[in-house]
Amino acid sequence: MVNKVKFDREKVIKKAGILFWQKGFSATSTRDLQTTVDMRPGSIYAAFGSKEGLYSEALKNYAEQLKTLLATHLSSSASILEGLHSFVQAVLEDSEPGCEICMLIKANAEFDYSQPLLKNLTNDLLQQFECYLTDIFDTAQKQNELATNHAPLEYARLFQIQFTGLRSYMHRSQSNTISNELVNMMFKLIKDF
Amino acid sequence: MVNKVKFDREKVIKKAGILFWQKGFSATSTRDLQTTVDMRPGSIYAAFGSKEGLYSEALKNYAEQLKTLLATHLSSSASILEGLHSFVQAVLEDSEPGCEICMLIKANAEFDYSQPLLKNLTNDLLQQFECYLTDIFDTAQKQNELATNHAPLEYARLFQIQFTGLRSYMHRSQSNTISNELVNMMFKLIKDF
DNA sequence: GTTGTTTTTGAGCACTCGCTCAAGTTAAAA
DNA sequence: TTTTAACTTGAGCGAGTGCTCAAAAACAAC
Repeated sequence: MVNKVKFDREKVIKKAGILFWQKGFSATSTRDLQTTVDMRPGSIYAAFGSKEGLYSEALKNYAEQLKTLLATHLSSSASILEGLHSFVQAVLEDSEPGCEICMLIKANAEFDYSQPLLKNLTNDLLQQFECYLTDIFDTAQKQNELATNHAPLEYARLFQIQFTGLRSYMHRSQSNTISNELVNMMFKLIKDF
Repeated sequence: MVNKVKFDREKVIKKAGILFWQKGFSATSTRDLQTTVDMRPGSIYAAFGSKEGLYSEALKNYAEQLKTLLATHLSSSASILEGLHSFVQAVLEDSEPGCEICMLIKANAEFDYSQPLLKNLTNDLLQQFECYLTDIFDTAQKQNELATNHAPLEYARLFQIQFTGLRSYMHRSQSNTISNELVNMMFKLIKDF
């Protein structure tokens, strides 16, 4: 190999991802991207093919990071429910301004079938996350942390609906007090489900 | 008055609203709008001032319609909780393709403070809806339909979070069976809250 | 050095964007 | 019928869009 790329691919994806997350796909211009990742159009298009391509990478990276974060909280907690709880709290507390709403949910809201590639990618990633959650609730039941009158998938759905609604709500009214109240409510609902 | 406008203002707002609802604000082009409302740019800009102006009208109209629908279901039901239940069911069943997610929630997700007018409008309308819901749960408590260990505002928040999350979830996996299950879950959660 | 291959650069293309405004059309009033 | 004021039309403006590609720069191998 004669020459190597100068930029750090992962850093570029992350920076672009935050911009896409804040502004959405269609409201983000390629010039916005050029300045935030400090690359000229030619390099971007050589590396990612298109705006859509870069967005895809960013969304996949986001989903991966979210899973990793959840895994970290699970492995450093005494119980699965505690792990989930601290994960939700962490996500809500650490969210940068304009990034309160899950990027996957924002993507799910933004794309219709006029953008099939991004629509399908979003669906796939959300489906994967649901499977991951289902597995988690399955083991929680097997460890007797959770009642078994509902299937793991139903718990996963409740979790997703609450998580989605909660983050959407906190995007509007940012307040740590309300946030903590609502997270506690969420886990009371899950335990009593 | 020498001459009158030829178009039906309300119909135009409604048609434009559906397009905005499906595609979002920034992904909707003025040319899309022109064809769906069958008006030439000059007339649109004379009547609404800007794309933002037309969107504002459409969003206000949407919020108004949602309130009206809820009021209708409340007044034709035996109890408040039944009214809320049939309202949620109706919204989920009657939603046109691409319109599963509440337009207000989509707007809340789309706008940041680089579009202060639309951001503030969205916040105001969501706040108004929350107040409306709070009043409803207040009377539900006074009519002994609901426990009083939580304030009406807390019930309103739970309702919003569930409603938001539920519609987001149904946008992804459209299935009447799952929808009914999740609505029943939602109202079980509210009753047992 | 010089060569050969890869990456980076940025001017700029073809197109679409939100929007304007002069000209044309309409219809109540005179 | 003519006047007059309001409404509608659509060509098209300037700015911004996603993206391309020839030229310049970078660097390992010789």
